[in-house]
Amino acid sequence: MVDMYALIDCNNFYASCERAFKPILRKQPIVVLSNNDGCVIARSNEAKKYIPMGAPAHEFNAVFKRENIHVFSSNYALYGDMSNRVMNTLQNFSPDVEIYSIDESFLKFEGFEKYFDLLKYGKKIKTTVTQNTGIPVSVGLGRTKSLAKVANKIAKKFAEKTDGVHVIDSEELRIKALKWLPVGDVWGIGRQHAKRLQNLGIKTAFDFTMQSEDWVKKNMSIVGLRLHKELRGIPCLELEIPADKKNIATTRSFDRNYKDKEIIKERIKTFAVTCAEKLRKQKSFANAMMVFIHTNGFRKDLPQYSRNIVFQFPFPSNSNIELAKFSETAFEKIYKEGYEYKKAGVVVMDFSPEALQQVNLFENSNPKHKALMETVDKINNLLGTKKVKLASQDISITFKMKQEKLSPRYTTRLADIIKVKAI
DNA sequence: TCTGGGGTCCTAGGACCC
DNA sequence: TCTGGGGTCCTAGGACCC
Repeated sequence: MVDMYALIDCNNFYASCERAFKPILRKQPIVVLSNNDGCVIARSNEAKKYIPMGAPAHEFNAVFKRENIHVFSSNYALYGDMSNRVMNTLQNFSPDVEIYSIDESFLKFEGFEKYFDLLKYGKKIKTTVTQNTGIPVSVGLGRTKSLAKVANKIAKKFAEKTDGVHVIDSEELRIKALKWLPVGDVWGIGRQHAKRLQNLGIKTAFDFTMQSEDWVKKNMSIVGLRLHKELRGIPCLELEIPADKKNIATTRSFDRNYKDKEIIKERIKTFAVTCAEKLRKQKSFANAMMVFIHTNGFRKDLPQYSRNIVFQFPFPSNSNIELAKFSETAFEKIYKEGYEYKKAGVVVMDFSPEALQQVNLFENSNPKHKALMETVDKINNLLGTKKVKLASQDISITFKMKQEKLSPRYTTRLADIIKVKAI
């Protein structure tokens, strides 16, 4: 009995989310922009030939206009909710599901081939997800996660022929697939390795599998070796159980450059508060924090400055108040007058679970904060936005992201729900 | 004027200890 | 002229992912 893995991947996910509630956009070119409407992070198939991935939006305004491309600011409330709907649907097709990213899941099938035609089963998954959510998906199946990834690429690339579903279930199909796939497109082979491999004449995934294990181990570490085996049909990667995060970051580019120390300090403290909220969500306490600020690296005409600082807390904490205070202290140490800052961030790390908090003889997280933070979280959850802030998070300074093309939060905000009229 | 954000794992090398 | 050997822990940096 062999296990099979499936990779289900939403097609052009963010663009498809926007389209799901505006059917008029079907077949129309769509792009979705990053925070601050900075660059393109998702494109519908129709837009791909005009707009490269990561294109700076401001350089492509003329193209958007000329080609009638519909442009959206990113709407993560919508995408997150649509993702949940897709993933919930997938739970019905296997007891073993790994949510791999916002738009991808692995499913494991143990002994299914005895009872199911896997190609038919894959098609059933595809049509059910689309029916339930309006999101089109591609499905790839193989004996390992890496081969499922390869199959998925084929399903997507040759959608007309495969109908969006491809199964690699024989040696013949495996070799055919790997001979087709450029080595740089293999899951786990990035730009650096791809360049080196190509220089050595290793052009396809198949060429890669023909290298000796020793060579691969030596040049690409154990990670490369696992991949090498996986592509030959030997499973090395299991479905992963969701674990608590080990780092939590909140970082942003600003809508423009900022010189004023107080403004940047307020941003940093707000990032620290967001980190504290994320920490409480997974019931962790942080023991250390990294704070960084830097100027705009694209502006070669301006003086550049970039610095970060990592420091240990005197006691573990996930309190808004304490983390804001720590971040301020750190910021004071790295801020330098006279530069124009464009980006900053806070990363918390070195977590301990709430239950295991040690009692420090001298300094501890203020126990009163626990109840206070629970109340803050409750109110903010209820109201949907960050209504309760620290006094130092100056509400008079309005930091709006540039989001000129934001779609409604169709699924997560009552006021934005689509109204269906009975005729 | 305008160029994203958030993660993980692995390795090498230094510090430190016995 | 010689200057052990091994283990562990930590960190920085590199590579990758979406």
